[in-house]
Amino acid sequence: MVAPGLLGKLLVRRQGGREQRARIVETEAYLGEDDAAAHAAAGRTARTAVLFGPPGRAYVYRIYGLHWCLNVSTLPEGQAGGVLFRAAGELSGPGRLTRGLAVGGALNGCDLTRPGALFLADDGYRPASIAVTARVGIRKAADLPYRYYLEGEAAVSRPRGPVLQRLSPIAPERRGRVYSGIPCHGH
DNA sequence: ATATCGATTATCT
DNA sequence: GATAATCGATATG
Repeated sequence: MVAPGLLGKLLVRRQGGREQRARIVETEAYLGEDDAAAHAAAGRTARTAVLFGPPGRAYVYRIYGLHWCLNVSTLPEGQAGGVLFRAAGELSGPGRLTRGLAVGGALNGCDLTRPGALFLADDGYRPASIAVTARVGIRKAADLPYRYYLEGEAAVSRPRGPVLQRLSPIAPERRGRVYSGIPCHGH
């Protein structure tokens, strides 16, 4: 359950002398071949190579010809799995998020567990209440309950389906500036 | 309030 | 050639 665990963490973007931080408020999980909605469902291809690679890497792809979507790989080498960042900070929706943080194809494959141009950080913040709904914007396997968001956050993206479940706050895993919880998973 | 549409390109059939 | 993990604008109830 990497996807809900990422809620409340920070997405840090460094470029030039500038640093932006955005707290993750909405995520979606995508699995491998069992998940018809996942890009990895059709097997390993040039595009999905990152999803099959080591965990904690950025999977960035273009959607509808004009937006970028940012994911992080979550399963060990050889297994496909990822989490899509749907909203962070004030940025609502995956396309706006990547535009706001200037994330593009150049960052595909970058290691998000170590400080660099783009990485994940944990400042100790712990979310209050996590809601679970069906995923948004997909046609296949649209019924699976793999969308997670922080209740009460304004930036959570629009089409909210009914809340199927609520999760208790995730226990603190590890302290420190850089978030290294990605390799610890189990779905 | 929900519904439909256009923009635009990498990827796969 | 069809499709797509989106967004913003426009139309209609």
